[in-house]
Amino acid sequence: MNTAKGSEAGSERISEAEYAVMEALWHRSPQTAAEVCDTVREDRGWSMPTVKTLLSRLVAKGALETRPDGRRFLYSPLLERDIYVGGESRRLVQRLFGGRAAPLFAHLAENEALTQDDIAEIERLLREMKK
Amino acid sequence: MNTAKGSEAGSERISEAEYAVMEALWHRSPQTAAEVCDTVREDRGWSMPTVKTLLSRLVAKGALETRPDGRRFLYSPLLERDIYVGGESRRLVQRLFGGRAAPLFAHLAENEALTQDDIAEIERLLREMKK
DNA sequence: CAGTTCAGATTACAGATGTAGTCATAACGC
DNA sequence: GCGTTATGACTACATCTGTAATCTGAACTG
Repeated sequence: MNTAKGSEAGSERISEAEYAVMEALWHRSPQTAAEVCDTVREDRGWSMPTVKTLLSRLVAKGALETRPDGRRFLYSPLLERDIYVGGESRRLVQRLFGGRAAPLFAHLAENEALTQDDIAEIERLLREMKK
Repeated sequence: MNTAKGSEAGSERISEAEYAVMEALWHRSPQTAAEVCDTVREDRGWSMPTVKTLLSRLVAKGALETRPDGRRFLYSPLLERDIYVGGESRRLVQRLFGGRAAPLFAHLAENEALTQDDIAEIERLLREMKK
C-alpha cells in the first residue's frame, strides 16, 4: 500500500539538504545509511542523525526506497535524477522566464556562465534537433 | 545605517511567495501596498495582510525600499530583476549540472521545453557571441 | 472635537526545513 | 546469557515560509 498522496515518485518537493543525500545515491546505489553519511559528510559535514533524518524524509516523500539487508537498510533512489533535474529546470524556466528558455540562455550567456565547450555542445544539439 | 548583514541587496534568499510580490514591483514601481495587493491578488488570491507581511519581509531583506508618501509608503525594488534572475539561474546550473549550462540545455530540449522561437533566438545569440 | 477608516506594525500559527539528540531493539563478542 | 554496539525510530527545536488576524495611531468626515 503506497502513501497514496501524490502517487508519483517525487511529487513532493525535495529540499536542498535532501538533494545532497539524493546526489550520493544517484552516484551509487544501493547504499547503507552509514555509507551515505560518510559520503555526504565530506561536503556538508553533517552528523549521522542528520543524514538519517534526511533519508527518512526522502523515504516518506517517496523519493527513496529501502530494502532490508540483515538488520539494516539499503537505500536506492526511486525518483530518477533525470526526472528530478528536468522538473527543477522546467520549474525555474517557468517561474523566471514565463516558460521561455531563450531568455535563460541569454542570461547565462551574458554572465559568462557559458564555456566554449558549452557553446559547442549546444550547437551540436541544435544541429541534431534540426534533423 | 544599513542592515550590515550581507550588505548587498538580495544577499538574503527570496522565497517563492515573496518573488510574486517582487514581480509586481518589477513590472511597475513605485506602488503602494494596496496597489501591489490588487495586482498580486489576481494570480494568487492572497489577503491584504498577507501581502503586507511579504512586503515587510522583503524590506527587511533589503530587496525593497520604501519612501514615505503622506501617511503611506511607496515600495520600489532595490534588488534588480536581472540580478535576481541571473543569480537564481546560476544557482540552478551550479546545483544540478555542476555549473555546466549545456546539460541544462539538453534537458530542456529533451522535454520539448524549447519552442521554435526559442531555438531561433538561441541560434541568433550564438551567432552574435561568435563575433 | 469624536467617530470612522485606512495603513503600517505587531502577533499568530501551522507546516517545512536544517540540524541533531535520545530511545529501543536486535545482533554480536565473550 | 550479558554487556556492548550498531541501526532505525522517535523526539526536539530553532528558523523560514505561507497565510492571516488584530492592534495602533494618524487622517479624514461630519
